[in-house]
Amino acid sequence: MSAAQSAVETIQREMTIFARRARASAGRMHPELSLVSYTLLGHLEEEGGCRATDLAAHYALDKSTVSRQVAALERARLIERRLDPEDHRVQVLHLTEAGREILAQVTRSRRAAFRERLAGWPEEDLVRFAAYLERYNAGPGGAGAD
Amino acid sequence: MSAAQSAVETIQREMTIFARRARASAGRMHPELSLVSYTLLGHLEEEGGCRATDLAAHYALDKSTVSRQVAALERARLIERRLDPEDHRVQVLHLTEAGREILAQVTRSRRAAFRERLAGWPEEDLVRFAAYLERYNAGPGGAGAD
DNA sequence: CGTTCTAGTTGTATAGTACAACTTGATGCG
DNA sequence: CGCATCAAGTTGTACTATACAACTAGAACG
Repeated sequence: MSAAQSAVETIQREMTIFARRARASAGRMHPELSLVSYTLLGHLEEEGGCRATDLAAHYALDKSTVSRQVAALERARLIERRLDPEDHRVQVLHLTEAGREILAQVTRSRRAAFRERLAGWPEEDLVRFAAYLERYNAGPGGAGAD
Repeated sequence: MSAAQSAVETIQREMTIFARRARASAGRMHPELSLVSYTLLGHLEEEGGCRATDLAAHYALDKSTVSRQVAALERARLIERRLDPEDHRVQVLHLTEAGREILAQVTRSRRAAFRERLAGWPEEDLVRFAAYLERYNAGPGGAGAD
């Protein structure tokens, strides 16, 4: 087998290991925010508010799933809904102050975990690894993580 | 922010994106084998048979979870249980011929997906990316993917 | 108008998971 | 030996995330 083929196999194996571990540990590290909730909140922060339908499309989730996640986040007072005055079918979702705080806190703790895991890596390797990951995720067929 | 810090943030973000996508697409691409089942079967193949308790410990799953997964895999005739003659509490799990085939088939299809995604990468980059991933996963605190 | 489209909710079902209680077999101690 | 304790697995129960289908409410367009 060529070096390229064997590298692809390693990438497959290691990405699978990572995905499995992430799945296993996601809920336990941040009980206040599941991986999906974290992602949705992060998206709201980036976008400065968006519709549930946008979240569903962007993350390839069913609108009913998003609806329930959003309902939970609203119950927890992390987001609020504002009726779009232009179109009364639409509810624009916004982070609350509490939501922003929780998001920042979870982001900090995740960042710390990654930093610790990457401690001791030479800067040059960090930069290259980051570039490879971006390239991988941006690759053709946007959704295919598997 | 230093280049190193910004690289760590990128790694965090891209790994999170990957984990979310993997989670979303895992079940859909291989209806015959969930990501966990695939992993368990793969472990059985590597080890050439092991106990349910070993699987639970290795993948940080509850023994009841493994018990049900194993039951499903046995119902599907992908694995079989053999009572350990030394200790009648223990059931040693083995792949069946069908299990080996399904595993090989899913592995092939996953490999094809990765190969397609990585098509066009220079061999040198594949090799380096693979090395970074191995280093990341092998890193301190074995479980922390998050 | 009414038909059709869109945003979102709710009913229902499934998978994966954990925890606790239990069963069965092994081990060890007095 | 015989009883207490430990270990492997199973089963009961509950919860979360998810999808699909049916529905409601509002908008758009002829």
